[in-house]
Amino acid sequence: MQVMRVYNELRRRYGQQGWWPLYVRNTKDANYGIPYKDLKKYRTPFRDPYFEIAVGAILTQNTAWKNVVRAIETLYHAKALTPKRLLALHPRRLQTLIRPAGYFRQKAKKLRLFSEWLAEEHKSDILRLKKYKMHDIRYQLLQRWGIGKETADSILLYALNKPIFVVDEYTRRFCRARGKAFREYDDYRLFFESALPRSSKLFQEYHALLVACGKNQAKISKNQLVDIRDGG
DNA sequence: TACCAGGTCCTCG
DNA sequence: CGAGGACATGGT
Repeated sequence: MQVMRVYNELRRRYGQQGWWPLYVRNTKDANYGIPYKDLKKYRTPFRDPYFEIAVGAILTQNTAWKNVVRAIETLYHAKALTPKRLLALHPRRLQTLIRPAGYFRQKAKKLRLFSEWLAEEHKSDILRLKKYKMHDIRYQLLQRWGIGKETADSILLYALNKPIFVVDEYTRRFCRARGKAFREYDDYRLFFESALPRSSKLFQEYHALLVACGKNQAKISKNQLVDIRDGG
């Protein structure tokens, strides 16, 4: 599997993805295509776009993104998209706000623990993490309850702009379908990282394209089932 | 109506 | 270790 060539095909087929999608008021869907260095324009006392990305990464665990957008929207209107503001919410209130994203008790706890950690260890500013080496940050993130490898790597790649390749279920399926199966998460990750130039922009776009492709494949196979049933 | 969605943690053998 | 289950909502 020629990893860079596959990228070019995906890019041609699905177009620019522009992850990570931020929530933007007055739009029904999340907004895509904001360059990383422009994220700071979206900072307000009630909203930290970098923190918002981490929140989205936690909320989207085994959950359709559409449901996550609803939850982030309510957090946005509650002016709770910073660690301090989120911690100011009563835990039950937080549960209510993120309910549409599913697993709302678990995820409310995850968000609180993560925010408490930022508050206590990093002055409530997720960007303070950047002064550490990438793999030291990764190790620290993985110590948080509720943050596993995919979530940690999503935070590193999209909130902190660090060149680490995010592996999800779509990525595994994509590889398996092409005869590239591994056992460990990190084996998939290293497979991509070692085959590509070490660029966060490239990794961001590649992962987004794999998700776009995976969703599209799921749609296709569903339609085929319908066709078979209708035809037979 | 089941099954799925950009996982993670816990328990048990 | 590794399999199996719990966690929860909304779309199809």
